[in-house]
Amino acid sequence: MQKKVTIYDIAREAGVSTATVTRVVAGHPSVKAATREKVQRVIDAHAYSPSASAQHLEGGQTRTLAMIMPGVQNPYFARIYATAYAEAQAHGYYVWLFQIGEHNPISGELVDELIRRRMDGVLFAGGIWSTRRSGLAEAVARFRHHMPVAVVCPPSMELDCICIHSDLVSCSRLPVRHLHALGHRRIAYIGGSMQLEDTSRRGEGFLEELRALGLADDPAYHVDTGFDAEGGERAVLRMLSGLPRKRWPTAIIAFNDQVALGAMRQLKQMGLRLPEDMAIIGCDNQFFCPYVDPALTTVDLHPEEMTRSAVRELLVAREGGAQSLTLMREASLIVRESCGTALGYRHLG
Amino acid sequence: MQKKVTIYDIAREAGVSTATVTRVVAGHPSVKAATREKVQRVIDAHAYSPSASAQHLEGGQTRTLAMIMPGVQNPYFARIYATAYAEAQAHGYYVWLFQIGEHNPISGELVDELIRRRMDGVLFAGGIWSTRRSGLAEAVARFRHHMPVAVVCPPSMELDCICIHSDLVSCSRLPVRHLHALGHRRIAYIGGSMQLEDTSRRGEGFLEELRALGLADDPAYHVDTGFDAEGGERAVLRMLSGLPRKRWPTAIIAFNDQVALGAMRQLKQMGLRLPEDMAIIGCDNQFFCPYVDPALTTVDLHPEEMTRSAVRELLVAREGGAQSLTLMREASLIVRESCGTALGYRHLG
DNA sequence: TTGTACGCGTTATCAG
DNA sequence: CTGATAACGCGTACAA
Repeated sequence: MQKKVTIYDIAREAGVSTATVTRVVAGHPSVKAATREKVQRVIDAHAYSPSASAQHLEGGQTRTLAMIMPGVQNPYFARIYATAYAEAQAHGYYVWLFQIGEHNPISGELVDELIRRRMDGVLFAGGIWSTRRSGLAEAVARFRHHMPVAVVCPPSMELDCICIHSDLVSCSRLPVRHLHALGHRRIAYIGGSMQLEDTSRRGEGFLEELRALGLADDPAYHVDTGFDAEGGERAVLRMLSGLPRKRWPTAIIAFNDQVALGAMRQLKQMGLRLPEDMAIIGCDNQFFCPYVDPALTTVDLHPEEMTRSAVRELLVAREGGAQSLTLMREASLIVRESCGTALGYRHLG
Repeated sequence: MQKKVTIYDIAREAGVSTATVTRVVAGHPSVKAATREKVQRVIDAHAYSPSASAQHLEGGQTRTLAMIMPGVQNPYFARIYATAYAEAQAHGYYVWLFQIGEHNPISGELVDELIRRRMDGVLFAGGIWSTRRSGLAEAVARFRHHMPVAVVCPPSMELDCICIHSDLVSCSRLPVRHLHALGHRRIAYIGGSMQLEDTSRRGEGFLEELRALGLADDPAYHVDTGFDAEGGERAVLRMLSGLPRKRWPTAIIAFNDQVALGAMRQLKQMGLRLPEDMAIIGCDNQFFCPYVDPALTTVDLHPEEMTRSAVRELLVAREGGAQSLTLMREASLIVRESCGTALGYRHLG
């Protein structure tokens, strides 16, 4: 590691002014070939590279978008990040990712830091459980003073920024209707968090849909045990062990595919056959869905599309476009094998 | 979005000097309470926040580590990134992630950019297939001129930096020995890339281990079809359809867990029972391993530990510690159900 | 306790 | 074609 070499060092050693060094670095045409070559040689010899901080100070942009999300270990968010990264790059921007975990509030320190670092925009991504996390609205308000803000999440609370929502109505309706059409009448919903203080919108939508179809919304059919595979295992164990066999649901809708994965394992361990004894539907259309046994029917929220829209709107907003707007993307049902492949009515006990 | 407000604006409006504003922002004690309050009010009113670029210019560090990797969509790398992020944060640093895809060379532009942005260190993470990617050695050399570099990867080529390697001997030996002990004699290796121009070290280690045990290393037992689940499906299809049934292997070692996932699906689709008709071992101990059917036996390279070491060594190097060293972490076999649960010899056809 | 003045590394403007 | 020089926003000696 060398000591810092500045444009002055280069200029002095090459016997030119700093202005000429800048011209050479920038590839400005009005430099005599001989001078250019001489300067370039000194630059190469010292591996000189201008400082982005100094350049930025002088009036440039950072060409950087900040992305705030729970974490990239969740494959759903990994897809969102990767999409944002690619889309931003296509426009000449970088994305800087900040992970805040699933339950922490957005710290004021992080907000400070991103403002200090003069990000060109902020993109927040969250699931149902995190859009109401404490501090979001305040953080958006503070950011908005300095840069445009976009949010990719389910509709949950009013946010004065670019909002790209997934449509929770179709997200709830699609799997319930699918199961109903296949003849299921006792449908359970597991995973997520239905606690009173943070009632899950997706859970609500699910209940509404059940009622609309005249089905029972037995509280015993709702178990909220979180967002991962282990939570899925616990949910099935807790739900079925508390119910006489004849009251068992015939189908389960899981909060997401990881929860479904855990549920399937537990169901098999209890000797149930899938999908004959229990149908199951996940959410997010993760890469492993086609590869589990049986292949998992799931809901796709189209996070990639939503993310691309968010990045684009953010960049448009930078150039004076709308700072505040709302877009909503419908969900799709991806039918595989976990509810039975036959699309007809089945005979259920 | 307001116009940029600088320390001068605050100073003027508060009727003090810029030095006093700095003192207030920094929480310096020697400021009269009345003055502090007056200045703070103006700061709040304008949502003033000092520019990190200007601060950095004045002599500070960026407190930022760059991380370069194929991409976070691969859950193996997502774990590495999340670990680095947490470890860096614990030391007061941020990590900025740069994705370069699985097959692209490291572009000189990216190297330029990170040097320009004055990162405090660079952490490169890659798999076997990417450590020899064109440009790595050159990139390391260029970075090393300006900042310390650490690499988390399998041992592959000599790199003059902080190298945290996984031990490929144990990575190959563990699964082969395990299968051999269970009585398997025809063992296949699928996935990855064994092409001549980029011979996979893990593939080599596997072959060496076979020979050491006096087993056949039939070329028909090696199919390189990439790194994802779909590649695993193709590998099984191609391998088994080209072989008479009695020459089929009795066990498969997959390049990674995703490949194993695809292989399992294809095997089931062909009517084979797992693990009775075919044993299978993956690699990386991904979150889904316990949840597939049968639960997947796999190899853990301990990427979290390696990453933590890399971050720590990077920070030590910044303070004058060793710029170049090599550490190697042994792998572990995680036994689950995909090779049969009984740990005894089996009778194989 | 507060203010002045300079340096940090770069680019842009204007003059030559 | 090239060179001086003034910003850019901030921290920090040093002086008051």
